[in-house]
Amino acid sequence: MRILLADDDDQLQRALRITLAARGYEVVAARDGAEAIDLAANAHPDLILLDLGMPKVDGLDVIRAVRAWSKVPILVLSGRTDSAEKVDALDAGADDYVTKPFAMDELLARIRARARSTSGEADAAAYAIGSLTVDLAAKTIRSTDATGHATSVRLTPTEWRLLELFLKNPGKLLTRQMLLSEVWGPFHANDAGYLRLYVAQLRRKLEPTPSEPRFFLTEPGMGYRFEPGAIEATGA
Amino acid sequence: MRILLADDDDQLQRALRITLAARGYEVVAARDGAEAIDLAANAHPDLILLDLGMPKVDGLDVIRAVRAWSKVPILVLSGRTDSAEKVDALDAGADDYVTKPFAMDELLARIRARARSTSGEADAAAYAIGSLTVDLAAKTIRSTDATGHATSVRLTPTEWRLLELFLKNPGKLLTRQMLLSEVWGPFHANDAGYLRLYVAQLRRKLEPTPSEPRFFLTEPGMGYRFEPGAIEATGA
DNA sequence: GCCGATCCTCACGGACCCCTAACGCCTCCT
DNA sequence: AGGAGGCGTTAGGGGTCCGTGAGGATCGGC
Repeated sequence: MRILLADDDDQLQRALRITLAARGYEVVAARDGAEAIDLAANAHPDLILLDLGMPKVDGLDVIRAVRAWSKVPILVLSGRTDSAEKVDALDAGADDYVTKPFAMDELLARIRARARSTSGEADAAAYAIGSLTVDLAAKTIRSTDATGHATSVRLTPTEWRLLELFLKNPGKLLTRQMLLSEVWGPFHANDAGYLRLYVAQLRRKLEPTPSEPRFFLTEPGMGYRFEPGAIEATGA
Repeated sequence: MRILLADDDDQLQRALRITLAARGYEVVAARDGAEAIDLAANAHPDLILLDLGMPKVDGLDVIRAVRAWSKVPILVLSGRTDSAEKVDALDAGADDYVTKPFAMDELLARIRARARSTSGEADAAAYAIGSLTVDLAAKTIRSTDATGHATSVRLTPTEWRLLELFLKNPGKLLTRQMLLSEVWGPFHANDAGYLRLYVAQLRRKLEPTPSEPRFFLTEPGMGYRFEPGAIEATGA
């Protein structure tokens, strides 16, 4: 669980960083709006804690910029208490709004509530790719072949992000745009070369016969598709 | 958008009901915890506005009961401002917590935020062409024949664009001009040859008997028509 | 400061999709 | 009945996209 902490108040940022780290969260810090947008795109946070009163880019614009490509939960912190600002932030795409000063345990509870709503995909589920068993939470892949010989497959972080998208959308077509935005950030939506490379890596590591993919299928001109079961293709 | 309003305060309930109805929400009201649980199960609300201080069943138990089977957003209203109660409600499964008295426009904004987070799901509109099932979002066409053997049909990007137009205009006549400009752009409105080719492709891949089209019908001199159901031709 | 792993760049061969062209059949008009 | 136009079908070429390999750049750990 990675949290992007965007706040220009040194004291508050240090306090939050310590508290969040103690709860097991990984914290990435930004000091202004531009940095917040950049890190939201490249650091892959699972939640964003955003102070509205930061320099360089207005807080509302940060929300709108992030919402243009991502659905990551955004929790706004602000010293302003007037409801007009709350309404603007929420309607721009924020998911929650907490006014300073706030009780730390309430903030943590609201973070848990937001985290709960996104991880609802039953993460304990084990996915199967042929004879391989994938555990997304533990980041492990084990093989249970006939010999009882247990072998494990190692994936790099980028490969995991890509595989996660495939596993969570079984049978669905994933366009190049969607895959590139999710894995490499919205500013690399045209670098199709990345995809070719990493899909090839996944196939080499996970497909029984990498040259004849059974699970990671190419849809020419559109994108890729993860096909968990065996389905015969008809129609020529 | 249906909202379950669970509050035992007559005055507040009336005010909220009027305000919500004016915004286009459908309101279902409950006066105590037991009724709230019952309506949450049977009225299928899209969001629950829950007052914690209701008789019969404790508010926290209402949250836990609903969360036992449903992920519907729960927005808690409460007069208590101590953070311990907020933490308990949020950790029990509530998605947001507003303390009374509150600004009405803020509450409405928070309702919109919660509604936004759930609206994206379950839009897998499935179309049927004979024994085939088409999912436009996932770009899949599946058929389960009598043997239970699952087969899939693959379409090219251009074929998908054309099929999408047909499916979204069932029974309606689509002129060549309209089809050509939608699929190939307004500069190819005269290249009728494209259409002949790709309609033939769709028929070959989707029609049970391509030489005798049942779904993709030709309207001579005008264009094509997609007929979803089995229609008996009457009249001379 | 060295080393390994990971990520990205670049180029080439091949597959697939889209479009062009031509031919046979049908319907409608004259 | 003859001719014309529209529609369906087939085959083939050009161009774009995809797969693959090697090599350099960058980051973190020891």
